[in-house]
Amino acid sequence: MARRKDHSPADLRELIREAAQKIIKTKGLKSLTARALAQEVGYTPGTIYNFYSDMDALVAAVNFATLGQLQQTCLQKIESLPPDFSKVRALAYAYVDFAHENLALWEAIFMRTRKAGKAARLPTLYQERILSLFVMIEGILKECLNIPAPDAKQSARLLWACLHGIAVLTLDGRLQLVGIEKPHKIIDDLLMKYFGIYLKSSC
Amino acid sequence: MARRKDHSPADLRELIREAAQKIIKTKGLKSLTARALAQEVGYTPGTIYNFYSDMDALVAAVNFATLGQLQQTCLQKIESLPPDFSKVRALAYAYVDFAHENLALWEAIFMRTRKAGKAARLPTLYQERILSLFVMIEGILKECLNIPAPDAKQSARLLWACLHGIAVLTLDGRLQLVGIEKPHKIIDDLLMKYFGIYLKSSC
DNA sequence: TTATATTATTGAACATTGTTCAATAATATG
DNA sequence: CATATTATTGAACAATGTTCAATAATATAA
Repeated sequence: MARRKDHSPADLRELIREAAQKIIKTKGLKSLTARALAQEVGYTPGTIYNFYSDMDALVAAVNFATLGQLQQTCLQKIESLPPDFSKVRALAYAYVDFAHENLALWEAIFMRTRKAGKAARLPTLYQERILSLFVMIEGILKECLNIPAPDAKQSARLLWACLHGIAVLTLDGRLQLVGIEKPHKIIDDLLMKYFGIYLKSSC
Repeated sequence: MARRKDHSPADLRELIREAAQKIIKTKGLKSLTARALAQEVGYTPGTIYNFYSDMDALVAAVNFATLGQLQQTCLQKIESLPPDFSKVRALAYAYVDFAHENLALWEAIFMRTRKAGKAARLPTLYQERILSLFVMIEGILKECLNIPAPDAKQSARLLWACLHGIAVLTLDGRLQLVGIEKPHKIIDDLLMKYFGIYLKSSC
């Protein structure tokens, strides 16, 4: 097998994805161009298309990685906490904090870039990773609250949706002007009212 | 004043914005190109730049109009309702329904398109329109619930954030797979738990 | 009416983008 | 050493946003 640089195909594929992620994180999704990316990894635009069918596929790969990092970060921040309400709160904080610290990457996940015609089927692995995120949240809820199993599933999704909305309104420059409180305070309000009825007696 | 077609400058400016809105709504933001838009209004690309400094400014104008339509639609759907919990619920439904029926337009509002360097200060009018939306929600909450004024302000923003998050998760094709309930059902759950303590005795 | 000034509109031009693909250079294999 | 294999290139194309001197249509004045 021929190589100019010493990278196995798998390594180079990873290298390209990492470089793309770095560009998005530091300069925004709009700055991720085939040529800029090629320069960053020390190859030429054509090479990228040997590993990703088009730029959308590359962004999808970045998003997949970002989702994994999000879940890792969340798990790490709550693993040592006692199984009560504070752990749920820490999880919520972790999500919004991640969005804040990785703004452009997080936005890329929810950015719909495809043209009208193009289908947007998600690969199975991607679906599974999202599902895994919800399963994690569901698990935390069941572990930390007096919540029936069916409620936990529904609440996990609702909680994530609300956190997402809060992140958008508090982080997006366009809406920060609406006089919203700091994210953590608003999250406290939501959690106390929404999960109040499930609080364990120990709290 | 010379004109080829019989449109006053103000009319033409409006015409361009409407055509842009139509393109976004029917074919998506990615399909809004200077040339396609020019063709739609029967002019040439150059003309557009006599009315909008660049395509981003045009999209901002479209978003401004969309926000106005959103508020109008919401007001219309709740004006004849009695001032109780059902009115709050109708307002919530109206928001998510609007997002559903005007998906691409609604997404354009929250799409961050500016490049890294470009500043993104919002025009005062735009800010006021967003503020007006929150004032409306706040008013409905105070009118329909037993809620203290400070709580109403905070809750109006939180409610909108949560609704936004729910809309994203239920409408975006990428996440529909997460097994979430129909939006209206999930909204009921949120409202009942979050606003339960504020319910008027009549309910 | 005719001539001049004004201005709305054009369309060609440029830089930048995604994407393709025959040509090429580097390595592996016989 | 010769040949096959394949990773990599870089030139090319179409489409995009954007600019701006040239132009055509109208208003104004003589």
